[in-house]
Amino acid sequence: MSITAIKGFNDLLPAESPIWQFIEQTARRVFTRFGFQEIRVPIVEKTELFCRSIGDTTDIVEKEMYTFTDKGGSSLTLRPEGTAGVMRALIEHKLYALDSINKLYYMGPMFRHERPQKGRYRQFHQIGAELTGAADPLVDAQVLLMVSRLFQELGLTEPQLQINSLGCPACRPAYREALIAFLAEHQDALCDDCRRRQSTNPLRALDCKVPGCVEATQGAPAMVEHLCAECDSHFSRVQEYLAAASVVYRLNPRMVRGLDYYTRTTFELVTGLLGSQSAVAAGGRYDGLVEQLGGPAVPGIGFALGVERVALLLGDRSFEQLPDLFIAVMGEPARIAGFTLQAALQDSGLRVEMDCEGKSLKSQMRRADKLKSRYCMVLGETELTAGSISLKTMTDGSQQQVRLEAREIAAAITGRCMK
RNA sequence: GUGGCCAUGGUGAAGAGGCCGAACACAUAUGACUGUGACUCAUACAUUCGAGGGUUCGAAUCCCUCUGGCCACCCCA
Repeated sequence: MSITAIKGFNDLLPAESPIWQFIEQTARRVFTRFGFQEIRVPIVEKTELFCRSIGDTTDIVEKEMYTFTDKGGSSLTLRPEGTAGVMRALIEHKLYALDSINKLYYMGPMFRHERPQKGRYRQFHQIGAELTGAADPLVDAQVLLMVSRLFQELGLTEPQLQINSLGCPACRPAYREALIAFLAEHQDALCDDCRRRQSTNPLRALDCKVPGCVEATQGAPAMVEHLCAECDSHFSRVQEYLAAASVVYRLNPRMVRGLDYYTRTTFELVTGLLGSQSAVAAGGRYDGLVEQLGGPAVPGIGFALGVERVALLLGDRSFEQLPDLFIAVMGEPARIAGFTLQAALQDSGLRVEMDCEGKSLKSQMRRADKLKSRYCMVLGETELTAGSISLKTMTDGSQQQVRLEAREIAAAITGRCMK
């Protein structure tokens, strides 16, 4: 048995890479427009960074991290998400001191040891953005606007933007108590998982998909109704700003996040097209995180999208890049001349292919057809002595005489392209 | 971590103990056509049915183990 890739780790083959490039290019363009700059941080960090940021009792930290001990004896972890590393870099390099506002984006692989399924892999890729230094609700709206513009430019209108507020350390504990009390009263109607969650992660019950639980929690208290005055005002203003920019969203009071650091505004882009993986992108505000990691009290907000999930939504959209010309050659002198011509035409920006296996003319023509080259030309003794070639349009089989000169051929090809 | 389904060539697959020396189609290669693709025709292309063991006179077909894949749960991007 030959060696295969590890479970949940995938190769991205040439057939798929154009979609990824499209996603990445679109993200860079939109982020740049909003003043974000790229940051590249390591994919391995000290384990403690993730324990302290994501939360010791979250599923990610408890059972999904790729953690190992290196030769020096320190515990290292393959990053399960991007925010922690970026915040570590922000603190380590004191970026917050260079400028009070930092707008950073990143893209790259993340690792979680989960059972793979559709839209979920052990190595997956995220594109994320983080804005630190501003607690103003306008910033929340700006980030949400950026997310919605990004998906608009990706050509995806289906995922719906949902927002919620998770409150802050001042108001969440009281809400949590109220919710636990409610769940205790209705526990007969809850599924086993939700009964267990009452103590560990009561908020999760609001997100349960079991019909009985959905019904039982209909009347459950919502965080948005238990926000302290500051959080409440913050959330209202976020929504005012969103309205001002005509950002379409839906308020989802039952939305819960899996990472501990989130405060106040949280959001998700939700789709129904990916089986049980409904979140295509998600994020929120994390005002206490930087301080929690040993930095100054710098507020922040950010989000990340799952590239694999976006690629699935984009589906089989074609991004094929086809050759402009195929040069079929006969004999060594023509082969050399063809190579010279190929070089010149490539320099002028055309995509040009030629035989590199010494095949028969028929085989070369078949290859030109298979590659879906728009034009094809044969170069042999006849053409070399005559100094002209016939340029064949593959779609209709028509041919035109063109002088054997790179400029003339390029002109004939691009001239027709422009029509 | 738990559960369900599945595993035949480059691809899609037929095949339910001997008729499989593994169908059919697509793809690929070569030729018909001593220098012009697409259509057509011909020829080639799985010492073998995920791996290992077992039942049997006989296994791709039945049993066990392992490995891998997909999907769902948990949770998440």
